[in-house]
Amino acid sequence: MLRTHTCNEITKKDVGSTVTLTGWVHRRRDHGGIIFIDLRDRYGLTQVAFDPEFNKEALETAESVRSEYVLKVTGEVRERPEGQANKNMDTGEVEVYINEVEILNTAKTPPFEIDQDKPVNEELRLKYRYLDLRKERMQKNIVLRHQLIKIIRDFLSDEDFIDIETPILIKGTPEGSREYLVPSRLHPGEMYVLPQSPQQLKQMLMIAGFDKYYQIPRCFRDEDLRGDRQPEFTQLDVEMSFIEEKDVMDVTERLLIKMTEELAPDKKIMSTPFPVITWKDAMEQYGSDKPDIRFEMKLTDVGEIVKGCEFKVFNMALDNGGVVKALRVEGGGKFTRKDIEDLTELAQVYGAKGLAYFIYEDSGEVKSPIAKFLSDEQVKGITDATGAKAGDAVFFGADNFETACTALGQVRLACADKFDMRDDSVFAYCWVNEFPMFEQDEETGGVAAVHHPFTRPMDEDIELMNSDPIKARAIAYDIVLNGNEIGGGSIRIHEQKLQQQVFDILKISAEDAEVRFGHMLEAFDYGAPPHGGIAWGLDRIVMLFADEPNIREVIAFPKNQKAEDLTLGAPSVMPEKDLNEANIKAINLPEDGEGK
RNA sequence: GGAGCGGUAGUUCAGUUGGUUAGAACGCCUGCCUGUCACGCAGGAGGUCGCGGGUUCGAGUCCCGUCCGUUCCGCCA
Repeated sequence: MLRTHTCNEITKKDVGSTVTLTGWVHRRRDHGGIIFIDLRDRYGLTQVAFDPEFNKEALETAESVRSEYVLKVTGEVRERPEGQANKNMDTGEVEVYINEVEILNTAKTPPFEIDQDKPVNEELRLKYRYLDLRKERMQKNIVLRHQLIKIIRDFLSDEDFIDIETPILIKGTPEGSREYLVPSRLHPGEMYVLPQSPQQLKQMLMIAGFDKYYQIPRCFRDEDLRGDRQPEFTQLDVEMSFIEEKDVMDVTERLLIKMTEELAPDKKIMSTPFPVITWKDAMEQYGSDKPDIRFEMKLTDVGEIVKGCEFKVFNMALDNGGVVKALRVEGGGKFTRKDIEDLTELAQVYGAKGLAYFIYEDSGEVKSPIAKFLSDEQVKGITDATGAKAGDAVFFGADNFETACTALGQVRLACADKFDMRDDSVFAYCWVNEFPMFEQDEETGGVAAVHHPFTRPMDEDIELMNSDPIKARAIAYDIVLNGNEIGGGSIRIHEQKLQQQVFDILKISAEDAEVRFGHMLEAFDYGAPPHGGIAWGLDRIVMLFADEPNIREVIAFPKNQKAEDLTLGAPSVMPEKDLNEANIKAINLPEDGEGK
């Protein structure tokens, strides 16, 4: 090693000894006669002093040093003079008097300041990611990510899970999210795809008898990006045999609690065991399948109360088999017209056609553009059902079940933000289960799997799958933290007959099933054990533990919104020769022929 | 594919009703300074106001187009 200590290591105990430090020039303070440099490495900072009376030559070198130069310095550890200690630094009681300095490397002035946490254009940060990653905030996040993964590995290993790698070049399944394609050189015209998840492979591992498996795999989806969605992302993938839903929940819960206690000790876990909310209840009460349960403000169904009223929107919703939901917002009576306009726009973003409301004035009188369509009895019914009082507001969502609930659920979150009800110091974990098996497929008019076609239906709903598939529920569950879906899983189908039934409902023909899932079906014929599992979105979990607003802050080299790697400049146009070898022909080339 | 917000110095931003030479802070450069730690003081350099077109005596500012970034919706079994 070029150094004897890191920059966060020296304390009073070392006073009098000679040490050698290496690192980057964080800040330099030149007093003419004496120069102080805060030397930085990933462990921290140490102040090194260049004093002409101690070593004039070292001082002269230090005069030429600039920000982010890489130094190796040797000197004597001294206690700082009376009253000069810096309590903000771990090494603040000491400093190193330098008698030998070597400039290991110079550095250009960085395009942004590394020694402070000021906002910088993200495009610039990503282009110079290696500099961005020098910042304290990013170093913390990356280290946190490592620590979190270490806890996961230690925990699962202690519980007899084994880490098994699965391939990255796999077979495509023309269903679900768009996959990244990899052309085959040896098989002209054929493609591998990158896995969206190791789903099928981990199920085969169950058949192989590895009854407790985990992996922290990279997964790929060629879909549009979001703050919490990257085209390549990291999962914690877990699968177990001879288990039930509650076993998966149990191991997940214990691991999350351990992680929270060790890595986010200042977060209060709202309740253990984690509440389990059915999908139906989550939608009904919170207007979301990933409810933020840090606060109540639940939705109320008022369909029965307003039935037969003269408000067309309510009637139409009910006549079409939809619902009318109400959201009471305590203190919402003081919302301005602008507040209500904003909330209306928000509801519309999520598909609502409008946002009807009651404002309860301080007198208790109801002011509402729709009051004239409702009888006094109906208004009173709504007031009683929602518990609204003077000074409150009640918003309405009337549409099909999911649209009405979702739109009002978003209004619920926005109102909670307005009243600062989402407590940052609380971690509210909960489970959402009993998801529907199928959903209406707008494109085909048939039904599609909500999760994937290997998800097991609830025993009592197996019959229902044929008569009314949309009502059938799956043994599928999501783990939710503060309104973020951080993982999801299911118990899988392990019997051929049941699997066939599901394929039939999905209108997947025998030939089709053979082409797409033949390898799976065959494997199931050889003694598949009952099994199930869960996959976590690891990036999202790190994001929440790090209190970051998006997952790019916890990924060393993330893609931008156009799925570009700005550090490397990917994707890029490949030479004709490489394309030929890969048996592909590029069409729609960028006009400059050079990509981005 | 759609909607919102944004693009002015190296960085983060301000820029009034369209009006003279486009500002601030930080950073950078030079000089001074022996106890600072966001050191201080003095001075200085640094601008295709994203790009193109238009309106106007005059455009950073208004209009049209376009590009880029970002957030959200669609999409994400």
